[in-house]
Amino acid sequence: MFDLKAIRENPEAFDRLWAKRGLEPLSKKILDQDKLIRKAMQVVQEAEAARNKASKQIGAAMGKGDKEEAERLKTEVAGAKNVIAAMGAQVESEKGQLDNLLAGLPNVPFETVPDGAGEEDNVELSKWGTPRDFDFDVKAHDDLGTDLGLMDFETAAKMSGSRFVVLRGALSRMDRALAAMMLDMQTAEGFEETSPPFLVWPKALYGTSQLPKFAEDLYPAGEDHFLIPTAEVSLTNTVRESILEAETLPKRMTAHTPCFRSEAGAAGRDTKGMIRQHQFNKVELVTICKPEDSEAEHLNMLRCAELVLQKLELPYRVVELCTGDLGFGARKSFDIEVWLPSQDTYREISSISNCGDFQARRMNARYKHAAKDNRFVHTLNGSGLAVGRTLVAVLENYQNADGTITVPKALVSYMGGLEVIG
RNA sequence: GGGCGGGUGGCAGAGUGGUUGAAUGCACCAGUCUUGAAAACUGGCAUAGGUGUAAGUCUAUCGGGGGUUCGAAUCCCUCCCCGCCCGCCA
Repeated sequence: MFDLKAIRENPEAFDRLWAKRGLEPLSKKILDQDKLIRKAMQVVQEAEAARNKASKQIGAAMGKGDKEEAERLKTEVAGAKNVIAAMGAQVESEKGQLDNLLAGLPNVPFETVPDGAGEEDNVELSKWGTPRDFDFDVKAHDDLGTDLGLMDFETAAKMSGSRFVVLRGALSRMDRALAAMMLDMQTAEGFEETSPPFLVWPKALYGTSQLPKFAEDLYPAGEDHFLIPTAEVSLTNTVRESILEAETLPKRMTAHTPCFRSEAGAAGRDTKGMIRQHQFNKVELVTICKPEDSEAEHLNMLRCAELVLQKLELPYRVVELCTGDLGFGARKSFDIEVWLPSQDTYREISSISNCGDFQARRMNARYKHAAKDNRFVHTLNGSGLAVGRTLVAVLENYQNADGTITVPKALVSYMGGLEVIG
């Protein structure tokens, strides 16, 4: 959500930044609507003031036993009430329209975010590690897993359909091992391990801005809840509707949860293998901080996510997302892409975003900046990392000619000492 | 899932239809006193929004939403949350 005052003071800046996302100029429309609302509100409030005043006088008149005067005042109030009802309804309707418009608008990117239409225009910031030279034909992770008998898409399809998998034995263990290692690393970096709900109300999803615009990407659960598409929703909403003490910031949280996504818009993409599933595990990082700290925290989260890939010795690169690839709630995002030999390319394994006060406004999450000065916090989220995709990367990068998988050194202790799978 | 009892300012806790945005206590801030501190005393102390250069003023808010009424923290409906009892259950 946006600060109408800020738009009022600087409409050109908002229009320019929305334009970076390919949106029409909207400030005028927003401000005209706002003006309309405030004007109508003034009329309502004046009528309300008249009603309140007359009502008090009625009380006084009744006290004195002056029934005539009371009756006269009642007719006065009736007139005011007509105005309140009529104009009030108009205000509600105009406000609703403005809210709908604003709720559907993406966050404004930082000025520095590179312009671009899509993924291909993202800007590479750094590279780490060197893709390994294979002296045999590399297999894709799903072939490796299927051949080992430890990754079973057919069985999953029988009970749940496509985009699900059954992992068995050492691969199931590896999924747990990776998550455990990530949690150990992130908690060592000061992120508090958290076990949040996996089912949330719509208002929580509204707060982190998956709703109202992206309902079709979500799985409803029962009458009132949705399955979380990412732990970002649960972790970020831990501070909703609250005023935090400044000294409790920054709050850094991490959680290992399943994530559920309908992948409605992804028909035909990554249909094979574990890259894009309806359900996957992820270790999430969320930071709640003061506005002046958010850029530093953003870099810190990037560093923490990178550490996992370095520890696993998986080659990766970091890109900054261009305006065309930037998520709805983000002002600036880094993606970490891991090397996948079977695809001969880097694929996203983590996305780390600074949302500024966008989500905080939608959640009403503030902190005490000074006495009588409560300000919105900044929220950031990122994967640290996507467990399923990390498993994919380990399988592909650590595969051997005979189809076995060498367990990364860092993971051996988490795998109960197992050094080779298969 | 059923029944009963609750939800009031940072906290505790009054208030059951008429100057109650809300008593009182604690906490907090400022001042007086004091060498300093404590105590005592005095004053201040919610949020959001409209309007105004400002002082100010107006509106809304006593879990959320809706209703009754000239007037609602107080009455009604509904949802949420907390507590207790019963049922069910990993």
